[in-house]
Order: sequence, then structure tokens, then C-alpha cells
Amino acid sequence: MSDRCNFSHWLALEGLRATPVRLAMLEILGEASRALRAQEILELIRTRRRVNKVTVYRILEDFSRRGMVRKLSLEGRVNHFELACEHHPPHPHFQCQTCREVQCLEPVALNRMWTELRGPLGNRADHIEIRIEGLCHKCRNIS
Amino acid sequence: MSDRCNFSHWLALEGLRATPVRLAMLEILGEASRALRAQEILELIRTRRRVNKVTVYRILEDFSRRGMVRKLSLEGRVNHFELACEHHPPHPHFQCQTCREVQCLEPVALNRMWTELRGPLGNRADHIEIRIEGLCHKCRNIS
DNA sequence: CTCGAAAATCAACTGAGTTGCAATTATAAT
DNA sequence: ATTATAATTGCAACTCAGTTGATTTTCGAG
Repeated sequence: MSDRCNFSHWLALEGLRATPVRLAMLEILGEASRALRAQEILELIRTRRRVNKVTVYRILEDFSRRGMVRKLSLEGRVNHFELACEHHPPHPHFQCQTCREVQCLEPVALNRMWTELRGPLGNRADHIEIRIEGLCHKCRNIS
Repeated sequence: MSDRCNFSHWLALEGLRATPVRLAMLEILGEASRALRAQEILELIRTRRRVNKVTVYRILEDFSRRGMVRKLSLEGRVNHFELACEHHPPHPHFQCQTCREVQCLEPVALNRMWTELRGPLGNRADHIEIRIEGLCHKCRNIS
């Protein structure tokens, strides 16, 4: 999914230096087939280079504020992150109650719901997050 | 909203004793016009009686497992809780980026989306959570 | 009453995420 | 090239919502 993104260029557009840590994080997120926890990202970077966890958290927060990644508030007080490039449109997520793993679902047509979901009284709606909770096929077969 | 619920009876149905703390928590959740954090619930109970925070967390977890309350994974690593009685059907939530306050939105017709959202490959979908993030009308007027 | 289970308490812990500041690295100006 | 400047990263210590395990209290059945 990341193949089509030029991360150095993207960072430049955002006015950020294309540092090794930032590039590694974007590559890792781009190669991931699911949303990752900060800890997972940290471990994956550390297979390549020595990095401090604070750096990862700060970069994630920075990317998130710029809309380069989406921070997902899933179950369990651990945030998940996924790339928000043009090739990764927003989509619902499925999370298993047992193994806590997260799957990305196909984007659904949300435009119709949008105005309805905007809420009353002049709120400005910026993001929508849809989370489905249940039991994934793997955990269904176990129990 | 709680007026129509008989909390003692509800607890009995679930095989739980109608203890003062449990009743107080259900009443507080029933009177609330929005989803509450555990800490808020704790503070509200403490205006009436002396309670330990662990008790509140354990009861919330217990209610949540039984489907008596819904635990909402909103932004910020702090869970919110709302009553899940028959008079409180599931609904989307709006959360302000600035003041972090949570509003309940009107329930939308989700049945149509349900199968689509269930996800691929035999997952069992149990709950759906829709979170809208944005700027509430109060914070819009300030900035 | 009294005995056992359910419920509540207490202190200590966990762990994801944060903060402040120091050290490093890259960019720009001279 | 060299220094000034700002951006980035590292380190240690902290925060705080939520958890754990062991103990004490409460309640309802017999």
C-alpha cells in the first residue's frame, strides 16, 4: 500500500525533515495490513535502529495532528495507528473481544449518514470512527 | 430516563444483590444526560456515601460484561460509561477535540450497514460504536 | 445466631503515554 | 568551512486511569 507513496516528498510537503525515524515509521505503517500499536511500531523500528519510545510517541502525535496518520481509540486504553495517505481512506474497524486484534473493514458510504451524525446545535464534525466489536473467526474456532 | 427503570428488579434479574453502591451507580448513570467517566461517577457517589474507587471500577466492569452499561472507547484513554437499559438504545457519540465533552447523538438506522460492517470471513459482530470527533458549538464560539 | 458466599476495602502495582530538559543533528547565515 | 540557529532525538522521572491480590465487612440462608 505504501508503494505508491513518496514518503520523503510527503514529509517535505508537511514541512518536516525526512529523518530516518520518521521514514522508518511511515514505511512500517505503510507495509502494515492492520492498525498498529505504538509499542509494535517501536519494536519494528528497533529491528533496524536504536530509537527511544518518546520519539515514536512524539512523531505519532505529530503525524496524527497533521492528519498523516489516524489515531484509533479502540478498546483497552491502547491507541492504534494507521496511515492516512490518499491510498488509505477512512474505514470501519473490527476488533476481537478475545485476542484484541484489529481488522480493517471496507469503507462504507458514510456521506448519507454524515449530516445526521454531525450532531445538534452547530457542532463541527471533523472525523468519524466506526468500531465493530465481536469475536473474530480465529477465536470463534477456538472457543 | 431512569424513571422508567426499576433498578432493584433489574439487578435481581441479573442475579446481583441490590447493594447501595450498585443502586447509586445505576441512579447516577440513569440521571446523566451524557456518558460519564469512572472518576465522575465516583465523585457523584461520594456526595452521598463513602466508596472506594476499586469498587466502582469493579462494578462498572461487571455491569459492562452483563450488557447493563456500555463502555465507550472515546479519545484520550479514559473510558466513558452509559446506561444500556431498554430506554437507552445504542447511539453514536460526538466528542469535542477541545473540551473533550461527550454528547449523545440520535440513534441512526444501522441495520442496513450491519451486514456490511460485520466484516469478512465469519467474524461475529456484537457491538458497534460510532464516534464523531469535532469542535462543539461552545468551543466554536470561543475560538 | 452463625456460617459461607458475595461485596467492598486497602495498599500496592501496572503500563501506556507525557513532561522537562539535555544532548545531538541538521540547516542557514556569515 | 565555521558558527549560530532551530529542529530532532534521547534520557529519566513522572502521571494517572485502571488493575491485582489479599483482607475485611456485609448479607442472606439455614
